[in-house]
Parts: sequence; structure tokens; C-alpha cells
Amino acid sequence: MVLKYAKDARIFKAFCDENRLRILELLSSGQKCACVLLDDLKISQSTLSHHMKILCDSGVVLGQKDGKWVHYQINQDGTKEAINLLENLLKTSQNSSANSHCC
Amino acid sequence: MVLKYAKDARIFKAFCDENRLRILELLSSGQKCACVLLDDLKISQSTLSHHMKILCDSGVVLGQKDGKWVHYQINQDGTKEAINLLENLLKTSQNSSANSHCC
DNA sequence: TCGATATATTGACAAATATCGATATAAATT
DNA sequence: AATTTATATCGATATTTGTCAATATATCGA
Repeated sequence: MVLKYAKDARIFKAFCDENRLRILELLSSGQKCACVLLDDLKISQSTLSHHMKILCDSGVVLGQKDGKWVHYQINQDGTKEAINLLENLLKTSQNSSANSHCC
Repeated sequence: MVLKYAKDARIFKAFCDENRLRILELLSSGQKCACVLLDDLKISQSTLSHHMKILCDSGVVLGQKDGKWVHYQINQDGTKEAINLLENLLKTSQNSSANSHCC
């Protein structure tokens, strides 16, 4: 139970930082290597690396090493999982008007 | 630009705390008053109030005052907006294989 | 092999967030 | 009017998160 929420929360944390949102937008037009992302963002290289780790750990981004570069791209499977998660979380069941009083 | 990300990030922040995920799950079976939520969660009343404020401010939850109670429910409009936001953010455009090299 | 380059990791620090207890507000009950 | 009840707000504190500079690692090119 609790573990489930922890995992879900970790996935959603991918989306709750402004720099990570910008990174995802950049990746939505195709895969990019870290140095391109770094050029666009006003953060240090170590900070970018930190964000990319969070994005990859959440499953929303895939990193592929290519020599001394790493190419990042949006992970379709992780993406689907995140959207499904959100849809399931927010879909209200039939008896939505029940339990209006309580105390 | 920057402002846009701030707003989006605030919406996603609604989903990145374990207690808020539990609250949303509880609300998905119908509206509940704060005291019912409080019964389920292992947090203080002031902490619950804090989380409800974040959920309402994000637009994902609606609070309706009814005498001395407040009934909370999932906000369908806010929900749609959040899901659209995530879908748009993660949809990759056609030329996904472009820009694979950079330096 | 040596220096340059790309990325990751570490350690320190600042800012944001979650939490609580105490108190305030507002509505219902007596 | 006084008391109880439900929720919100405030102030303090602990934890988490974002950030950077410095350093490590790994790869490439000369």
C-alpha cells in the first residue's frame, strides 16, 4: 500500500520541477544529448545530470550512452505508464455522490 | 515561458506526495468531508488542511463548504487539464530521430 | 600515452516542503 | 451566551530537494 504510493509519487516527481518540464519539452521534439540540453538551460552541468537521473529513474526518459555522449529520449513505455497512472488515479467511480456526509 | 512551467509544475506537485495520492484515491470513490479523510490518514488535522489547500490550488480537487464541514471532490475540469498537460508534454513529434548528434 | 571533452558523483549549502502543536475562526448545539 | 465541533492559519522544526563547485570516470583524438 504505502510502497505503491511511494513509487507513484516518484514517477510524478519527474514532472514537478520547472527545469525538468523544460527538458521534457525539448526531448519531445526528438532525442538530444546532454550537452544540447545544457546549452538551453541555465543550470550547471552537475545539476543537469541530477535532473536526468531523476527523469531516468522515474522511467519517463531513457538514456543511451554513445561513446562519451549520452542521448536522452522520452521513453514511450514509461510515458504510457505515467499517463495511465494519472488517469486511473483521477477517474471517479459511479457512486460519486455517496458519502457526502460523515460526522 | 518560465511562468508557464511554474504553473504546470504546481499542478503536478499535487501528485508527488504519498498522502495526497492516498487522498485522491479516497476521493475517487466519491466526495468525502475532511474528517473522513483525516480518519484514514496518519497525519494531523493541520497537515491534512495543508494538503487539501495544495490539491485545491492545483485545480484537481474542489472543496465545497457545507456548514462547518467541507466536502472535497475530484474536479473533473482540473483533472482533464492535468491529463492533457501530461499527454501534450510527453507526446513526441514526428522527427523523433533527429538531433541524435550534437557536438 | 597525454590532454581535452562529456557526463556522473560527491559534499556543502540554500530553498522548499511536510509536519506538528497551538491558536483562530466559524458554525452548530445546548 | 457558552460550549463543542470542524476546519484554517501560524510559527517552529525536520526533511527533502535543487543548486553549485570540485572531483572522478570514461572516452576520444593527437
